Amino acid sequence: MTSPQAGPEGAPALGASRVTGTGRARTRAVPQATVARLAVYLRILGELVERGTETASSDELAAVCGVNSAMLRKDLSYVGSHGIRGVGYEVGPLLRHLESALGLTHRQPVALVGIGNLGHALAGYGGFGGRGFPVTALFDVDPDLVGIKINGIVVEHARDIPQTCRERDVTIGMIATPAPAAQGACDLLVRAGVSSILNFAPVVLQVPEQVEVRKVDLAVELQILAFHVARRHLAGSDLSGHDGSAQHSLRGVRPAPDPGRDTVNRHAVVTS
Amino acid sequence: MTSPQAGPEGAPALGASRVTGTGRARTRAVPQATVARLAVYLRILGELVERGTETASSDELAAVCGVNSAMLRKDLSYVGSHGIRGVGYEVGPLLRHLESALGLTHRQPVALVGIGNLGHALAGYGGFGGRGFPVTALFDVDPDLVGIKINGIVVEHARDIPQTCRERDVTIGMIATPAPAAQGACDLLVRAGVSSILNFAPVVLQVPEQVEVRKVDLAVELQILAFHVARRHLAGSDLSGHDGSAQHSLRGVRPAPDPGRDTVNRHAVVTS
DNA sequence: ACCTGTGAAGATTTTCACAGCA
DNA sequence: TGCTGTGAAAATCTTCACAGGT
Repeated sequence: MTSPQAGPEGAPALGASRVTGTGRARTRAVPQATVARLAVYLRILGELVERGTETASSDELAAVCGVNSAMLRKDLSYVGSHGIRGVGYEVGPLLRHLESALGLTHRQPVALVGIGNLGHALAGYGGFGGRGFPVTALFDVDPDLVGIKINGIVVEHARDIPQTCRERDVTIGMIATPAPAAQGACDLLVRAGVSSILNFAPVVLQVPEQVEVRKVDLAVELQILAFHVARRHLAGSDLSGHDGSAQHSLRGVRPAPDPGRDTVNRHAVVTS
Repeated sequence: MTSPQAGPEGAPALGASRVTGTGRARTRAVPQATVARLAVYLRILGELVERGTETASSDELAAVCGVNSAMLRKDLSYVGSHGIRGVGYEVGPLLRHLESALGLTHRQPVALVGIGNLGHALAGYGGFGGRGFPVTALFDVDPDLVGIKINGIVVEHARDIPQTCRERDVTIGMIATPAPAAQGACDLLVRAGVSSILNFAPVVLQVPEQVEVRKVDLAVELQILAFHVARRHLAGSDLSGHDGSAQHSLRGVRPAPDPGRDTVNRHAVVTS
């Protein structure tokens, strides 16, 4: 599985449409792989807007996003065609169109359970709010943590998850607890009515089917990479010192290398 | 894309085999999606071993891993069949077999570039070493960070990446820098001979084709979940309070709910 | 009787390649 | 002439369903 760049994958469908596969189909099916890529296109478009770029062809966008241009066009076609033949796409309008297609028109309050090592980093990262996902509630069970403030948010006891999440209209939950506590945290979030969960704990969560869970497992990512390392060893040593990327253009944005093989996962937002 | 549980995806092939898709095929192709799932099976098997479980059928394992039993059997068949008809799989031997199939027989020293918010959390997380991925080198460009120690490892200046990584036989690099610095960090890692990179920065990295990059982009994950939330809204309100998971068995390990739709990404290892 | 290993069928996803509009 | 939008072909990945051991 390699698309833009390997990572997690899968995703639901959009608008009144449905995602290919699960559930009864109705309007139009948007492949899950497509939804994941649309999120990537969205970010790239945002960067282009900041750069002042007004239009871009599918070839240019695809190069920057690391995908095949035909795939990018097909992906965009699932949410309606807005390109101009012979010209390309208008960056700004396309950006807004994708935002509404992906349901990013409203802010989605996020709750974070587990304020340990990673949880602290996630809570302290300011990038979520800027992207429409304000971290609105923090939970843990450690008495030393309950009560402290991080970025202005008070850490509450996990037992208050149901009530607090409902009060603050939390729609997305993130679990960064130790593995043994993850299912319990998940159950509480579900009871709070949260239907989308991003799970960082190395556990396969049990949830009712209407709940969507996405998992980020760093150990698994490393193992996949380790497999790659092992495979290269068997293949024979490499040759060059490296750097074979051909500078491309589009106002300084470097194009992506080979499209990929995997299907969905993408980049990270928690930077330094 | 939903398999065990949605997340990033894609992965290379194993042993003398190759991954479906990219490259010239030789021995046998192991689907990238399969490699990602094998890593999950591996973790679950480890848990079962700790529990003292000696054998498990594909149905039991599949339930715990959140996949279809036929898929689990087929996945295992790609690395050689070691099950016992009428009985199931011997947990211990299968675990060891998968470890060698995934190339996890050696430790893979990891280098981390970017000791900011997330980087600190990753550097402080002790779970990597236990899983065979000791964080062996830390880098940043901030004078206030260079020189400090985290878990016994001294943070070095990023300019030393090539030399230090070679000295310590780093095979995997993790990038947790701010987006603008990611490509530079990547170039240095590549120059150091690192062929596998886990990228947390929201950028599509440009790398020579022999380098494998996996991306973890939290913003994209949240957007995918947001899409799910939006879709549910259009569909109609939910009904129950929740918790529809049917307790299953296999010594306390709860089975997984509906298999998924996405294809690759998986769980996280950085817990509280 | 139970459970694995798999060919074959079915679903999805990706890539081709080209008609058609600007 | 350039580039989008897409039907159709190709490639992948999943699920079926059953032959074959134990």
